Amino acid sequence: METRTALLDSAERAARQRGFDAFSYADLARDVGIRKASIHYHFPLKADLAFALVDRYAARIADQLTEISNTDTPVAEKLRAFVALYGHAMANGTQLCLCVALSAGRDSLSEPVLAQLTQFHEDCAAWLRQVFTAAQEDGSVIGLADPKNEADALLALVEGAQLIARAAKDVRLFDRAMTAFLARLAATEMT
Amino acid sequence: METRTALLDSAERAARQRGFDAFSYADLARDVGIRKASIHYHFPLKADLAFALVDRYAARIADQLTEISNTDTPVAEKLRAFVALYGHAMANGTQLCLCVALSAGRDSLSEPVLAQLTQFHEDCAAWLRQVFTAAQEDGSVIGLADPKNEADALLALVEGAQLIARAAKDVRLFDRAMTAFLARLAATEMT
DNA sequence: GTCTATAGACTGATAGAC
DNA sequence: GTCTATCAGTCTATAGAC
Repeated sequence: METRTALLDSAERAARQRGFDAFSYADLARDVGIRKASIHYHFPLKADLAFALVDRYAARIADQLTEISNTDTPVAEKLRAFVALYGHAMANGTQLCLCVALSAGRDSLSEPVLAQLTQFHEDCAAWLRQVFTAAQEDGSVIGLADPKNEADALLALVEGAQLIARAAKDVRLFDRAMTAFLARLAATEMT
Repeated sequence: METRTALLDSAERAARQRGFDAFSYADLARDVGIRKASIHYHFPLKADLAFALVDRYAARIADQLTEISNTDTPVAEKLRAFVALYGHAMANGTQLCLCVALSAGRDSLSEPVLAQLTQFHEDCAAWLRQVFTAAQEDGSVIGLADPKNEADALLALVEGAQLIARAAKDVRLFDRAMTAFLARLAATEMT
């Protein structure tokens, strides 16, 4: 595997488990098996690493959302898939979504990275708006409010649920926080 | 003002704005006007400072929740007050609830502090369960689910909304994330 | 691309005078 | 209680050989 990819993988794991400021180039070097000075060849500043990290992560999530969109399943199923995406991202309750982890960290994040995070949130909300709009037409969500408001609320809900679950190191808290929402979704008919 | 109190105030501001690991005893010393070695007299280890910080914060929030409980207002109004509590905690969109800020930080938090955070979340959820149970009786929340599930969901919602709003430095994102929930609350009758 | 070596700054924490 | 002085450890980042 390319060194650059190995570095990104290691950094992503560390950032999502312990926070972006909680791992150092020394940790990365130990994990990947090169000397820490060598990392600066790939990412001169740690801010460059942050940018590359979010860039890759956002693209990956965007792909997954597109795949959910393109799959021919009922709207309720797409929303369940969205929730599951954030649930699985937690692993055993030890990790956070990268963007939650970064949003939460100190404000040592560079301006470009902050802009990336805002864009990521906006993209997720836009995807959700589209799905909730479809729900409006086929009535698959009970008590549906304005799609725009539902989208903003669900995004905040999954991110907050991750935070609470990780603090207690217990994934079940994530599931509990999602129960009320999932109960509003129409059951998928088995055909 | 007592030095100890001044230190706690300065540390709380810093932790909520930038994260617990993002301020140092040097920052505190500069802010309060003493030398950094003197801080160790009050809080020998930084972990002691974290503990005292959460202790004071949790007590303050508990008092505020009790006050809301004791006020003779409709259930819907109590829930609006809860949401406003978290909204105001954000100041201009620059701060987080202390416990959100700590939950989010690196896992350098000591075991006792992690236990405090879990307890804090549990206390908030318990308070909300009680309020939603009251709502069940007077029907002031539209489409009410199980009070337990509603409580877990609302707590995750306010915390996630804070995170998203702070990342974008825009309090309006908090308000937007709360819109759908607030719309489910019965209007308070003006008598 | 990766290495050794090092700079320069900062961290939390301690010892001991006052 | 607060001070000066200092410690050992960490961090990001750079220079220059290979």
